[in-house]
Amino acid sequence: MENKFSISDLASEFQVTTRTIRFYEEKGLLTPVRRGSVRLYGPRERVKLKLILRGRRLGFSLDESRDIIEMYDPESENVKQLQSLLEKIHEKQGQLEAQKKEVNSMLKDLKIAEKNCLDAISHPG
Amino acid sequence: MENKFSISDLASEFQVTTRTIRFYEEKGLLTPVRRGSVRLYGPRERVKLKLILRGRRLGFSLDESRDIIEMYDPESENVKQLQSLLEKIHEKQGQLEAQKKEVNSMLKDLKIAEKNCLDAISHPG
DNA sequence: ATTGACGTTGACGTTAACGTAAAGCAAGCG
DNA sequence: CGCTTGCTTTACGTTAACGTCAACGTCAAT
Repeated sequence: MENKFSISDLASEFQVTTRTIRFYEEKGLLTPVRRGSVRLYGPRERVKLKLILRGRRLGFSLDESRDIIEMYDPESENVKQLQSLLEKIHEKQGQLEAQKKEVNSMLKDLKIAEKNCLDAISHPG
Repeated sequence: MENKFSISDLASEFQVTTRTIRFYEEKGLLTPVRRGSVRLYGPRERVKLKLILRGRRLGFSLDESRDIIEMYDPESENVKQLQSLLEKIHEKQGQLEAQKKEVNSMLKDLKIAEKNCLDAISHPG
């Protein structure tokens, strides 16, 4: 069975528990296929999980990750919907640019802290 | 009273509730001075709050923000401690660089999503 | 002197994002 | 055949980060 993953395949690949993956399904973020009662994950679901976890590392809520997934994988072909989706995309892009700036600010501040620390070590008293 | 802020000064400046600020104090992240029973915040405490909130926007936990504050505002002059602090600083710098990369990845993906969206709008069917 | 804005300390409530434990099915292996 | 391993559902528990009262003090202004 190429191309299909079990729940524990994904769990060990991404270092999360199976509980977490099922939880994301409960919340409607993942929709694996079933063979009997057993979940099977295709590449599409794998990508979704990847997106959720990347979002998690960036401090996103599951609802935000849900939005991100929708941007990747639009449910509608309706032009109206696609345009509002486009707006959401632009908004998210703005947020991410802002986040980058905050990361950079913190990096700057850490450089200062590093310098202060080095000074205090080499130049005690 | 230049240089000193009330709790609601800070609350309105940073758009958080006073409850939030007191909560950070409960957790040991802020240590305002008291005039009687009333809290007074100097510039140092103001900076700490700023750091906490920036951390929050980046998805940091309060414990992580506590670390960040410690990096800015070391409690010890002990060289041993300063060196371990320095290691923490470097570790955090690494994490932030990683986070920047993730933000960039997501921005790239959003560009693709944007393009797909635009194509689907202008070029329907 | 009372009102109203602002402050205080508890104490309990809430939400998100899972963890954990119970109980059971299904397949493969010795 | 029984055992182990991996999967399932159901359900209750947990933690962080606050929100939301309640009950009270205090100071300036009307």
